[in-house]
Amino acid sequence: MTDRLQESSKNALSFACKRNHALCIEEALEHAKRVCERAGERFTDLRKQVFAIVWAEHKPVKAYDLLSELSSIRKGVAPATVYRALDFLKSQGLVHKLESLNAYLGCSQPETEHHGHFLICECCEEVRELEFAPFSQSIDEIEKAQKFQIKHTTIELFGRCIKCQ
Amino acid sequence: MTDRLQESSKNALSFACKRNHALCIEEALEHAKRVCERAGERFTDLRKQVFAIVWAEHKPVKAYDLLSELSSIRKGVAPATVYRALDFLKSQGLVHKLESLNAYLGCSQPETEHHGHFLICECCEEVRELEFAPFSQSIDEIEKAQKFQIKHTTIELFGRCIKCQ
DNA sequence: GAACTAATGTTATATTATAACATATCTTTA
DNA sequence: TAAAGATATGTTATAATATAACATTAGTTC
Repeated sequence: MTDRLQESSKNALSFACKRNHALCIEEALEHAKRVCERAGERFTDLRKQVFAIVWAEHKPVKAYDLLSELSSIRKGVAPATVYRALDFLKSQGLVHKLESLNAYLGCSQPETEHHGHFLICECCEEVRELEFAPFSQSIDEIEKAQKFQIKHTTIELFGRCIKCQ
Repeated sequence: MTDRLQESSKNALSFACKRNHALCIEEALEHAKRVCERAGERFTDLRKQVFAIVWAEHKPVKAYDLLSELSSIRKGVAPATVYRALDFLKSQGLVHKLESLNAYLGCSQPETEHHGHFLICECCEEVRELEFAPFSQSIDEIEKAQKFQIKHTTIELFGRCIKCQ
């Protein structure tokens, strides 16, 4: 990892603490590393860097913004570089894609189970991932009633957070 | 409306009946017309044609596929033509966008209230719109618990329909 | 270290969507 | 009904998002 990334990680750290996030970036990187190890996958420099950038934002990041951030700490970055790393991180549950926004989000609480259900404030763009799964019962009911086997879900709820009401 | 569209409407009609949809295209067009009238909006030829194509598919349609279908019954069709019509139809609740697929879907039961909650079969691509709103209670609970005012939702559930299990 | 596998670099292009301005059509009203 | 204003569409260009295909590099295994 370059000095530049380490520096941006520190910024991310203080930002995270301000926003009351559960983990600081060092912990988040540690956690991500463990997740990859458990899965028998490699947490390469590229993947680390992409994860760190997404995580540090604490808000949805567009792939091409990520690309330009990444370019400042790494050579030879092209769209495929970014999309491949994002695909990998998604496959490990380390980042989510917000389909309605075409943007990517790191988990603020990666240690806890998460379901990929989001509250998105249209006003301040803050996104909160629902930690508990208020929909899981509804989903069970739908599976039974509709005889439909649900494999994965996209649940994105737009509105106004308390600060913006 | 051109002869060609009327002809394709008839095909859509028989297709719809085969698939047991509640409305045939004439009724769907009538309904759409009423919706627009009530809103004080114009249901122009372009809008009718786009609505008819999307509706006749009974499955998600990509904007550029729509564009090429539309081109066969109309001159001077460009992306903006299609996107503008889709935006209008969305604003009237006559079509939905499936965010996870970047595709558009007409309502099979436009007379009943709908919430834009979908079951999408990954195998046969059939999409079913949930007619009742099993999520509305969960959504109310989230609003209270999170003090978040929900304005609109993207709920897309992927899996396997009964035929594909 | 040779052979194999996985990851990344690199170039090109596909797909999805919007901007900006010109023209046509509809609506209102003098 | 003609002029004025508003709405919709035509037209050209380009932005934004994402993938394909193949070459190269870096790890892993034997």
